[in-house]
Amino acid sequence: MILVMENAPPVTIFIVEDHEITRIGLRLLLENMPGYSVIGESTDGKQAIKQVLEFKPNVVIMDVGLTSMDGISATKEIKAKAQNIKVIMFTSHDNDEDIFASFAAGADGYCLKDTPGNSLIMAINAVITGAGWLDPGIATRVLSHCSDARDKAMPSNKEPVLNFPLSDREMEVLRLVVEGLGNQEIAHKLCLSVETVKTHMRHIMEKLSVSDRTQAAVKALKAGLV
Amino acid sequence: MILVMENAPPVTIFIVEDHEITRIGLRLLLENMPGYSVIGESTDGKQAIKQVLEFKPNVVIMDVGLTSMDGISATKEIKAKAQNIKVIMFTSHDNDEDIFASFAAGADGYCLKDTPGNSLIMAINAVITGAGWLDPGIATRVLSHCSDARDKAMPSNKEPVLNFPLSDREMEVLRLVVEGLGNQEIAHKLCLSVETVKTHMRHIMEKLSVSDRTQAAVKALKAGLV
DNA sequence: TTAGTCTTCCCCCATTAGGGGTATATCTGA
DNA sequence: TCAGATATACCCCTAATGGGGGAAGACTAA
Repeated sequence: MILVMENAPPVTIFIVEDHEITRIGLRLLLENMPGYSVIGESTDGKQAIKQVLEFKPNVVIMDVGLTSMDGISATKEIKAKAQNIKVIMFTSHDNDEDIFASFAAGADGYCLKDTPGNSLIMAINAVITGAGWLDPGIATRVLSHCSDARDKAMPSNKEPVLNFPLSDREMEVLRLVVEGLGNQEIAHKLCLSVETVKTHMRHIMEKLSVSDRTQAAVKALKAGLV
Repeated sequence: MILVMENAPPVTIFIVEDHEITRIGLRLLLENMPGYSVIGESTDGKQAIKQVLEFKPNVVIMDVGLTSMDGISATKEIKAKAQNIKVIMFTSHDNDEDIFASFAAGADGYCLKDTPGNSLIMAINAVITGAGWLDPGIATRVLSHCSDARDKAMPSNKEPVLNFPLSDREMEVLRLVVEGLGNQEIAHKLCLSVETVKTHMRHIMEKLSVSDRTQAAVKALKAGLV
C-alpha cells in the first residue's frame, strides 16, 4: 500500500506533549517520515500557543493534560487566531467530555495514545487535506452521538404530539406561556381580555391533550413546538 | 509521502453506483491501487445488499441516490447484518440530512464526489483501520454540529441557573412537576401533605428565581436539571 | 452547644387557573 | 348558502396555586 506525494514542501509539525518519553517517541516517528518536519516542541500549553503562532506549523500534535493550560484551551486559542493550522489531539483521555470539548475548541482530529504510529501518520495526512480524523477508538461513539443528537433535536415521529394543529394565535399564546407569562400578562401583551386568553388556553390544552399550562409548556418544549 | 503495507491480503472493495461513468472511473482508480481488489459492483440498492452479504468485501463504496432502495437504507441493512464491513458513502449529496442519516445508518465515512481520488484512497485506508472519515467538505460542519449538540444537552456555564443547589427532595418534587403532576398528586405520590409540597415548591421557585411552577418546569428542562 | 440546613406540617388569604357554557363576527371552501 | 374554523368576549363557579408567616424535629459541622 503506497501513497506518494512528490516534490511537495514538507509538512511542518509542532509537538505539544509534557511526557518526555512520549515526546521523544513522537519526534522519532515523525522525523523518520519523509516529507515531515518537526519544527518545534513544547511541554506547556501557554508556551505552545506562543510558539505555534510564531512558527506557524501545518499541524500541531496536541496533548490534553498539560501544565499551565490544558490542550483543549490551547487549541481553542490557536484555532481562534490561526484557523488554517490543523490540530490533532493526541491523548489518553478517551472520555466523551474531552472528546467533544476538543472538537468544540476546533480540533481537526482526535487520536488516542494507544493508536499505532501508522494511524497518526494517516491522521496527519487526513487533516492536511481538510478532512476530519476520528480514531478507531472513538469514531463509532462520536458519529453515533452525532446522529443521536440530531434525532433529539427533531420532533419524534413516533408519538403524535398534536391531535389537531394549533392555530397561529394559539401558537403565539403557547409561546408566551413557555416564556413564563400568566394569562393576565399574555392578555396585556396581546391586547386581549383575560377571558380570551383562557379560551385559547383551553383549546391549546385540548389539542395537546394536557390538563394544565405546565404540562402544555413542557410538551411544547420537548416536542420542539416552540 | 509514502505509506507501505507489505504482504497484506488485498483490501476487497464492492462498488454500489448507478452512474456508469462514475462506476467505471471508480473501478479504474481502485484497481490501479496495489493491494486493492474490486470484487463486485451493483447499480441497485437491494441487489447490493444481497451481493455484499454474499461476497463480504472489506469496504463498500456506496452511492446515496440509487434505484429500488437508497444507499442509506442499504447501508443500514448491511451494517445490521455485517458490522465489520466498512461502508463509505460516496455521493454528491452534501446536505446535513443525508450526512447525518448516513452516520445514523452506520456509515464509517462520507466522501463527496468532487473529492480527489487521493482522498478516497485515504478514506478507505482510514476505515479499514476502524477510524472514521469525514471528508474536507463536511468535517467542520459535522464536528461543530456534534459539539453544538453536546452543548445544548449540557447546562450552560454562562448564565447561572441555580442561586442555590436544590436538595434531593426538592429535585424529586421538581421532577414530578415536569412530569405534569399537581401539588395534590405529588403529595399523594410522595406520601406527604399538600402543605409540604407547597413549601417545597416555594423553595424551588426561590432557588430557580421564578414565580410559578410553569417557569420552574421550563427552566429545569432547558437547563437539563431533569 | 449552637447555627444552619433539610424535612415535614399548619394557618390565613388573595389571586390565578381551569371547567363548563354561551355568543358574535369573519373568513374559507364545498 | 352553509358548515367549520378561528378569533374575541362574557358569565358562573370551583379548584389550585402561591405569598406570607410560623413551628418542630433530625442531622451535621464548627
